[in-house]
Amino acid sequence: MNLQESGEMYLETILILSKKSSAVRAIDVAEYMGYSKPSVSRALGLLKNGGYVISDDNGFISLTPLGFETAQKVLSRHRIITEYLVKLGVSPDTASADACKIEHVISDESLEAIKKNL
Amino acid sequence: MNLQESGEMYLETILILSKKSSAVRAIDVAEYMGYSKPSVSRALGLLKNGGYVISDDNGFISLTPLGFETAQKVLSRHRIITEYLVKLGVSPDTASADACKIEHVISDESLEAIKKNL
DNA sequence: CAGAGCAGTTAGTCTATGCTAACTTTATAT
DNA sequence: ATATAAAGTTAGCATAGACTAACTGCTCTG
Repeated sequence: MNLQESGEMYLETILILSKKSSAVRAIDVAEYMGYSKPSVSRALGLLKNGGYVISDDNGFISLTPLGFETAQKVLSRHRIITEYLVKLGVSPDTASADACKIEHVISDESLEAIKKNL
Repeated sequence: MNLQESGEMYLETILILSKKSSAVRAIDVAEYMGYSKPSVSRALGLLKNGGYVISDDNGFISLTPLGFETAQKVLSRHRIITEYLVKLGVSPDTASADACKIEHVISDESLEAIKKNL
């Protein structure tokens, strides 16, 4: 399974929600992302298939080690890019919104360069 | 017509090719972008529809004022982002490749901030 | 002037990813 | 305990944007 940009967004969201509450459900993901339940259901199915996510008998979702690692990487990118843009004078909201897009497409090399200049 | 990321890429390519040779054909765009002829044909059809591109009797493509303005804007973003990443220590190839993605998703606000810090 | 080859188009396929409608299953509350 | 509400799934649709196969049509060469 090849993780797409949308897959990364789902993992990142699950990680964020996991930090807020111990039990994350599909509906929480749907509400947080502003997507419909079926969209989330399908996406989670793919992520389970790919070994990124597991769910227990109560329907609670959690990240596998692979999913966790991936989500952490994406979230870390998000933070670095946001912080950097803010340092350049961009408003936090815009910076975060832009980081949300850039985090999926930027190379490791460029990210490292940004990190060094932070 | 809403211009998507792919539409911007086509316009940017046409602009780049226009600077190299006076007569740009669909096949040139296809070769430059590594896409098939039908893909380009279809995309150009949409861009013609949207008033971004026109073609003459010989099949030569050119940008309308709207298309030109859009392409220039995208290309300018590309250059600013590339230059900035290079300044941060990223290799020119990686910088250009990353800029190619970022140019379509970054906000005007962030771009201005980058420009100021160049 | 006929056939070869190149350019462009048409038709139809595929993948990713969103949606709604409608169903099932689970949980809650009277 | 049963009715209702909430959560999750299934089925099917839409859009964007790539693809191949196959057709058309022009140009150029022998």
